[in-house]
Amino acid sequence: MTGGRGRPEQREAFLSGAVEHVLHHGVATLSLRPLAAALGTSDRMLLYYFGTREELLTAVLGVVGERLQAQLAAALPAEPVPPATLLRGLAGALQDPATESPLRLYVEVSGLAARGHEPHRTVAAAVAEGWLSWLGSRLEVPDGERADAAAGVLAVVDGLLLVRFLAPGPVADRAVGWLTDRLEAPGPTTG
Amino acid sequence: MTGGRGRPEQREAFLSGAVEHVLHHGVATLSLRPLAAALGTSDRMLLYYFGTREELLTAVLGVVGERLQAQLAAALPAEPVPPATLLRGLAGALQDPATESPLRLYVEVSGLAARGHEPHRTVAAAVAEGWLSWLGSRLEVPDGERADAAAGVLAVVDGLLLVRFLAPGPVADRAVGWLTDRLEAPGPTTG
DNA sequence: CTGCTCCTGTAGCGATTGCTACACAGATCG
DNA sequence: CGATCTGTGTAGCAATCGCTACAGGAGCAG
Repeated sequence: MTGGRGRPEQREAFLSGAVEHVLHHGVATLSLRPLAAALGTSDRMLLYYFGTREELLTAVLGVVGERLQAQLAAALPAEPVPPATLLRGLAGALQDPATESPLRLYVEVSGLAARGHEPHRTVAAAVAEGWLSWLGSRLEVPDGERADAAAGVLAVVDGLLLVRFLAPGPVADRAVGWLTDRLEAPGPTTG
Repeated sequence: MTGGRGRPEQREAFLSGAVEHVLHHGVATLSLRPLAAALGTSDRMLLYYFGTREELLTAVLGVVGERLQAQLAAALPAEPVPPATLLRGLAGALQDPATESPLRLYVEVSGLAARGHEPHRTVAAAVAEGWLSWLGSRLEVPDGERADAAAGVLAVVDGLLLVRFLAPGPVADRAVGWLTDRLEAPGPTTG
């Protein structure tokens, strides 16, 4: 056990400062000295409180993941809704400016995770897992279909994120509209 | 114009070697000396032939993007098909082991592009644009719906990629099945 | 007082980064 | 022949990286 020394309040302060910095500047180019300078301290101190760059990064990404899930959960109704409704609500929440930074970071981390780099891989897998179970609990579908529907909605949400950050403006909106139209259950719709 | 010196054939050889190396080791940790060692040369030579690390990277990503689009185009029927059919075909092609490396690299680059880093941003935007128009040309939909449908399919494909590389095995398959079921057009079906 | 532990500042280490200066061999050209 | 251009090897530079060794001030215990 190397990390975790120092006064807990100071560690918390450094941690939340680091979260802000990472949300703003990303994770791919993160290095200790610029981060420490932005926090008004030195790399020496960050290593004292977190032990290792990787442990600091893990802590930061953990905070962002929890914060993101809380934001999305708070922006959506608590009771289960049909897939298309949930997707519409999610698509709306994804446009909230307050969620842009964490979502952009999520995409960035996912890209590094796809290559297998730690700690991104572990963190991204945990976040995806959390979303999956959360989506499952909010979906108004037969139990036998629940896991499939959650996986499908997760894929669509992730795809919308990627498209939103890669392609210019209208493409993501077109995708949302077309997909939600198509995901209205073909059976029980009133003709 | 700094880059592009040296015998073209040697440059081609270095380039395709670099492509293989990047496909295998990713782009986030790419540095000149290890790459040069793997190619049996020196960083000095790579800079002589490509001018700059970034120019080399741009060339590599360009080759991968073209190769990927050619692979996917070759694996799918040339005539337009309904969205669900196209999506099924794409989902199948995405499972081909030969496409895994380029697709994983595409996800990695997209993550870095979402943060705005060059040259990833430009390359990823170009690749997404290419896919978008290619998807549009293969979709059997009314012209008024074409752009929306292409955007929707692109989002789903990108989402499936992310899920496949982040979540353990069955999740991506569940998503494919559920989505293709739901995307069977509810309107023009005989009923 | 002495001693001990906790926190922090300074300095630096070894490794790696992209890139460059310089020398030199061979081909080409006058 | 000399001059010049092209390709390549060697060496190195300034910067940055994560991390560590060491010293010292502050508080508390004996």
